[in-house]
Amino acid sequence: MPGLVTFRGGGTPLLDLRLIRRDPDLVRAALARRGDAGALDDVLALDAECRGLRAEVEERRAESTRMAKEIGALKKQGQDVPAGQEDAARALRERTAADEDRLRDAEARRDVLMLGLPNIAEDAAPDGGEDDAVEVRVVGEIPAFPEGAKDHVEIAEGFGGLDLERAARTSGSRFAYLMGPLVRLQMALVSYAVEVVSSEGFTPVIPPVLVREEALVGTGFFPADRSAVYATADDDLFLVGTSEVPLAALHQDEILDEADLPLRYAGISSCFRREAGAAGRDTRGIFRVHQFDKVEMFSFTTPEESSAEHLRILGIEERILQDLGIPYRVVDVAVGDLGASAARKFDCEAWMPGQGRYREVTSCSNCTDYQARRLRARTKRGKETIPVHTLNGTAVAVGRTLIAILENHQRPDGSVVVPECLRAHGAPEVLGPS
RNA sequence: GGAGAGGUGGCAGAGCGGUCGAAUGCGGCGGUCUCGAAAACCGUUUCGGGCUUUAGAGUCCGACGGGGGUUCGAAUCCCCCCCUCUCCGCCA
Repeated sequence: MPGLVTFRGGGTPLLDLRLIRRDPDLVRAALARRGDAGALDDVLALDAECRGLRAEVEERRAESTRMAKEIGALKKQGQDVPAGQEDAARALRERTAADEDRLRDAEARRDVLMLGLPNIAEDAAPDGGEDDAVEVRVVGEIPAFPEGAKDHVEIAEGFGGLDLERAARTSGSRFAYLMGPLVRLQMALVSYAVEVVSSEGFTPVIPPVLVREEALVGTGFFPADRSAVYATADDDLFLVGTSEVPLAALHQDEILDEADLPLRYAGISSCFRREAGAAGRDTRGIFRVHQFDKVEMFSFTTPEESSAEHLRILGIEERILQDLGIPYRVVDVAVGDLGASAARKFDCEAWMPGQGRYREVTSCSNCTDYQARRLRARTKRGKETIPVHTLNGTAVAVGRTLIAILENHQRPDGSVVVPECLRAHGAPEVLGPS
């Protein structure tokens, strides 16, 4: 199993093993809701095997230590060690070694299976798959375009903001040159988003976008979504599909002071996605591309606060869309479409006049303790050390938001009225002719 | 990329292959003293896991960057990897 990260110290920080032992039926039901509970029985069987082996191994190790100390004490006093005593200690150790190997192997197999289990969804999350998201609310009025709505490609190419053909020549499909006025719009958008999230207590962060495997395993993208991630050829590094990854890893292996929670960060970064399995979907324009920029909110909270934080993040996402004058709706994503790490997810879907439908522009997930366990981000609770909760949400996915701005604020002559809030951040009042 | 130095508890910093989870100092926490505080003094202060347990706890195993090895016994010796620092080279 190449490249699977093994966790330190023999700890198993994944889906709470104790919960699995105590209430396997509950976990089985939760996993079944998400499609597959198959691995659970294997996990339980391996766990039982591990614990049996561990008891034996530890007992023998204790005996080995006792023998070694005895020999050490004798030698220190300058006495002779009785014949055969060292041999006996060696023999015990050799016998133990075989069991230690079996234990290590069983634990490794158990952990590989555990690594593949998704988070347990919130009860309130809707059942079903991709098409079963539940509409929560619809906000804003869909603009009317009696003369027909152009799509973002037509609009942007009209004023020299986009060059897709040359990008294809340079890098292949699903890439774009963003140019001229669109660059200024993007920079204003990012600047505006950073201002909003800063005022909401999120510390802006420009994170590394190349990360180690451990960060991707820790955030739950590996092993489940490995095919979505770009790997580098000569280094063991991966290009992140979202700054959620390096932001989550910011507190990997740390014990956070509860008084410091919630910790809120906003990542500003380019994002890279292979879009494997999306062949033929959304091939036009910059809706689904391999590279885009994003401002991403990320929170570390206590378990008690995470649900409220989730709604808070959703509220910020909505406020931004409202400021930008983009009609949208909020959907509650069904369990089958959550992704491995989320327990609950809301998407904001912007109205895209060029497509005549609502499309996802932002998304916020409560990952509860799933990522925190994998990353060992904890806090003290009395004598206990408990995993924190992590949440993430898009402040602005630049490409898709640009589409929504262009298409919703277009005028018949091909120009685009720039939302007021972006003008304060350097964007022109109008893009294109007139 | 080349040469060298080093990675020990929240921090600083000891540690001859033998009882070291680890001296000492600082910080933190609790206490004595005080009207209160400071100072002083006393105590306490890592993390993961197994088993037992009604609680609280008890007990054992593992962890001195990570992994492997030598040994009756490894923080101490050997190998590989990662990271940090210094110098040289290269570079936005």
